[in-house]
Amino acid sequence: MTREERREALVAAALVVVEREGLGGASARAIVAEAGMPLGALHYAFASLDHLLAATLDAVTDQERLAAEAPISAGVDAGLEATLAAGLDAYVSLLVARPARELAYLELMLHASRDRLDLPPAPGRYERSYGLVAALLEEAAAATGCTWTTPPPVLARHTVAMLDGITTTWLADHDDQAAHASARFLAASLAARSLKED
Amino acid sequence: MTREERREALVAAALVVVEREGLGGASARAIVAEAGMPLGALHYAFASLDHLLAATLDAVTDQERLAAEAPISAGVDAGLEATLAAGLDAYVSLLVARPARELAYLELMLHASRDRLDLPPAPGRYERSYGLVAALLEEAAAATGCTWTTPPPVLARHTVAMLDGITTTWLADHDDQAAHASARFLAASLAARSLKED
DNA sequence: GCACCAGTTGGACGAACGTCCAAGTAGGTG
DNA sequence: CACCTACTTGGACGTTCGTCCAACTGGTGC
Repeated sequence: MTREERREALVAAALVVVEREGLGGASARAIVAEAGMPLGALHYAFASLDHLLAATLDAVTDQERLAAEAPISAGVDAGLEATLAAGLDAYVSLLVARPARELAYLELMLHASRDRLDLPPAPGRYERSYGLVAALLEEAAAATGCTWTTPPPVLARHTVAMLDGITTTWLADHDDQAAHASARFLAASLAARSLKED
Repeated sequence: MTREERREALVAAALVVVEREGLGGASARAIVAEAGMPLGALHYAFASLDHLLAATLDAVTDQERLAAEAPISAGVDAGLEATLAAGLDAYVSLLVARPARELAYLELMLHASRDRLDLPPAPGRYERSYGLVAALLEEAAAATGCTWTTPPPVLARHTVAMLDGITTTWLADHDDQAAHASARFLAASLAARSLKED
């Protein structure tokens, strides 16, 4: 097993542990046990536990929880707002069905953000999310014959923010209906920044 | 010193520690040291460390980080959207100036939410935030001669969600301008749910 | 077949953790 | 003054933590 394979396996195991037991339970021993590795393997693949957790955050950011939005399957007949609402609703449904994963993501993200509170911005980290969502927004507009009056990258950041907020809020109150309502509010607010082409 | 005073002092100390060192650094010893108390005082006032952290979350929810929105000082001449934007921008400015406090709040909230992942909703916890924001929305509408076309409590939850998301997103990318842009996006989206009275 | 080396392992180590409790203290009562 | 109650304390306990390292493994080159 190469070192890179070992790193990937540890990252996958770390994500499972954080999802199941929370960041507080993500100890070196718990993670290597999940990966079926001896304890020493961690410091052979990573300099420290914190390095592993940072790599785990990068991995989960990459594989993109927002990929759930991907199915922009509705066509021209549905309209832009309905198309957006369907995608955003899909994310909420995923959140309700598997909240531990979103919780794990947020825990990892907040943990990493503490180390850089006084540091300059690190644009690279969320850039990929914004780009992916921006592409989805453009795709949805194209599929419904609309154009954006605000640049998609700007709208993408608003979208990511609102989805994060929908997540934390649902985690606090477990109100499924309200979360879906917030998703539709976002869909309508985004659609207000578009024009129907003729 | 009564037990209640002791509890309050410990809660205040816990918040300071979480803000300074993060949830991971909020150990029993660190908190009692911050409070200037002996170690045993914690289990005299609280059943466990987790009970103290839960009480800390309740306290910070109560004292309401959203109180920063309070200054709805703009008048009729400014219009509803501008009034909302001013209040929301004030929150973003507070976030940028003192991110550790918002980070502490989110860490405490996520920590508490993990224990109730499989539990039924706990409406009480965020209810107060929603109510407070709803009152602010009504106040802003009244001050600018507008009426809401969507019930303020519903809009309030969307607002709290978006503010949470603006917070997590800024913590990830430290993009001040983008955070303010999201605040203005929210202000415009809310204002779209209002009518100017005549 | 022997030496060697990169890779791998599990136990050892000191520190820090949450919790508990026996001893100590202060203040009011007989 | 003696006593008792209620409160307060700091140390002790067993566990778990992250990290490190000496021993072990299987391979390859001589």
